[in-house]
Amino acid sequence: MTDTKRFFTDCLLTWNRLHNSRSMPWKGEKNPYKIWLSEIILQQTRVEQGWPYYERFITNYPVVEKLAAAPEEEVFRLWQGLGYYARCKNMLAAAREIAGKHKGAFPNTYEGITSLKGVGAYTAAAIASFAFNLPHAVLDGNVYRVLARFFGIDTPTDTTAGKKLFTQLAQEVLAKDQPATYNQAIMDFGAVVCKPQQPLCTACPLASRCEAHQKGLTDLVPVKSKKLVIKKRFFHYLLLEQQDHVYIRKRTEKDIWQNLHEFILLETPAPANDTDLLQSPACRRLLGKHRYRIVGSTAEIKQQLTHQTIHARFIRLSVGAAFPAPDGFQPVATTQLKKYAFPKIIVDYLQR
DNA sequence: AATCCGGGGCC
DNA sequence: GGCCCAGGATT
Repeated sequence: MTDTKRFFTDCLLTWNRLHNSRSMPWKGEKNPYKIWLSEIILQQTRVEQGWPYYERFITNYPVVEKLAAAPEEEVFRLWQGLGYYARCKNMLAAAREIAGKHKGAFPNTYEGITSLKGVGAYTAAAIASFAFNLPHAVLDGNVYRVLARFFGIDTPTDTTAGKKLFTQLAQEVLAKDQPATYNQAIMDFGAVVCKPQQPLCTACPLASRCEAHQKGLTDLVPVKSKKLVIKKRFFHYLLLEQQDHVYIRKRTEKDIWQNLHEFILLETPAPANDTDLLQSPACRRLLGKHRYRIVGSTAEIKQQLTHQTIHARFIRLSVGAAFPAPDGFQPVATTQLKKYAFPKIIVDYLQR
């Protein structure tokens, strides 16, 4: 370990001891179930956004057996609005694995932990260090940033070479005699001092030997190689209403919002009005020769996702009792809709 | 190795 | 509008 690396580690530990006042419900927690749950919720999610979800999950499922025994629909409903819904599916699978195969005992080795669904290198290191004090360095967005700036590394973080380089460096500067404290410290430091924008360099104990600060490069590192391509999609949701019921289905195809529910979806390559839509072959096929009445329709509602912008409209159609259920759809009483998980754009619509 | 997967907050 | 967030799975 070089002098610079030792300085880096010691500084972070000292900063943590003297100046870190960040508090979170799972901090200092030793229960691996609670640590695991918080880490799954926090993947690509801000602490402030994930916090209330964590509280709700722990209240509803205080032990892993409760989560494992919960109906999938109920768990998805609790997850609703948090995004990246594969996390929810994987979380439930892992809970059932732990409760069943491991009889409720959380795996206590890095290999055992990382074999759980939805648990990758970061989450495994977090659980291993926080719950079992094993010497594995976490590598998340905070750590990438702190390392890239202090050591002046411009290798893109989203490449194989970058991941390898940062993983090695992170493990090297880990305080192996106190991995839990150190891992917590570097992430808190990245969130509080070495922030993405407007880092607090004037109050930073590392600044005197920080490469990026010395060279005025804090805004240029860490480097990412690729830029996002965002495409537009135009969704038209038909609320087919039959008395006090409406038709919904679960999304199962390989696309966004898998395992969430939705109304009848007509997607067009460009914006379309009610008339165009209702005359379209897909819609004529759906409605057949049955009578319907347009109850109302909304203007476009926008939802920004990472890779897509969704432009959605909602059109209410009233049909008679003889109308047959569309393929794959089930009628649900409108009072029962709150039992199903929907994408945010639908939740927003329903709340009006 | 590249791409996909949500929603929210900040500038 | 662009970037980032206690990343991971899939192709």
